[in-house]
Amino acid sequence: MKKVDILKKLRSSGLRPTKQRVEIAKFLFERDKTFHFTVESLENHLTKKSTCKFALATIYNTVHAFKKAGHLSEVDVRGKKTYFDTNITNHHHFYDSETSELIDIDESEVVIQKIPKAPNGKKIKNVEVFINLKN
Amino acid sequence: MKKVDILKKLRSSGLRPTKQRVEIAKFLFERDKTFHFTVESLENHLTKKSTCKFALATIYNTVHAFKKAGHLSEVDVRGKKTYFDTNITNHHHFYDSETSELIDIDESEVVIQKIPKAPNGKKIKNVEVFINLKN
DNA sequence: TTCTAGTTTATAATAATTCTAAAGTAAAAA
DNA sequence: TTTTTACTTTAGAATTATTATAAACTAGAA
Ligand SMILES: [Mn+2]
Ligand SMILES: [Mn+2]
Ligand SMILES: [Zn+2]
Ligand SMILES: [Zn+2]
Repeated sequence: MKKVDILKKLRSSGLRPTKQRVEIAKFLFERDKTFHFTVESLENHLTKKSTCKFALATIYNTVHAFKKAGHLSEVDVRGKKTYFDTNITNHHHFYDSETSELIDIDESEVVIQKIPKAPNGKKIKNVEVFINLKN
Repeated sequence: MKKVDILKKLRSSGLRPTKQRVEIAKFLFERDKTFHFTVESLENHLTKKSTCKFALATIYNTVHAFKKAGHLSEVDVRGKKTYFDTNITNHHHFYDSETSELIDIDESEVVIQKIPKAPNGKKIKNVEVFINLKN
């Protein structure tokens, strides 16, 4: 990925490429592998590795804007903090509750043979598998 | 279930059967089907249907004590509130994010054919399946 | 360059949960 | 039965993650 893609990604999401958004987008999307993060971990990185300042509200705003634009997804894990995911494909997770570590599992690595049908007038949106780990 | 069981359940968990704990335990466990609740929904019920008073901290304390004793489990769902479950068996869930409704799926209703092996020195504790619903 | 809508920022507000320490109570000890 | 003890409840304060506010700032259109 190049800076041009970042700008395109922002523009196509209706987001002006401000200094802060470009910095955040570069950190989140200019890499080979997807990853999981919290607003706190993102802030830690930004304040350490970036010259410009980031109000916490800006980080929240930007992350939510990316999520709304479909560039980020959210993962439900126990605990107070919200986890975001730069992997926006349908996939599953290993979860180590002791370290709060999330590891992606590609959709193809899980095969489900039998599943109940959705209740009443409802439909299945997607199926998520969490594999909880211990040591 | 009778009141005796409630008292036994409390005692065996190292919990003195106080007025508050007995009331909460009766509401949670004296029924045929398991269910899901939040501290808020539990408080609403208690203040409506019980004569004695419940400090919010007592409800939190009691619910956590029951969880620690293994009488309750916790379910991870998106959102700020913690959901508890009187079903303490391994099982799966339908989840309707629009209504925040959780519906149990018995373990036998889901059959998984293929699953990746746990990373490095870790072991699989359990596998949870979430089926997200839409209308 | 000027204008405007969108953006960042510091700070306040909110919401769920946990902490505190004083007052109350179940059950053991006397 | 009374006393004693440790456990419990309670109101309110504190904490934590997140969202709201409204003033100052800025990208991009005009
Ligand atoms: Mn959110
Ligand atoms: Mn908890
Ligand atoms: Zn992921
Ligand atoms: Zn359940």
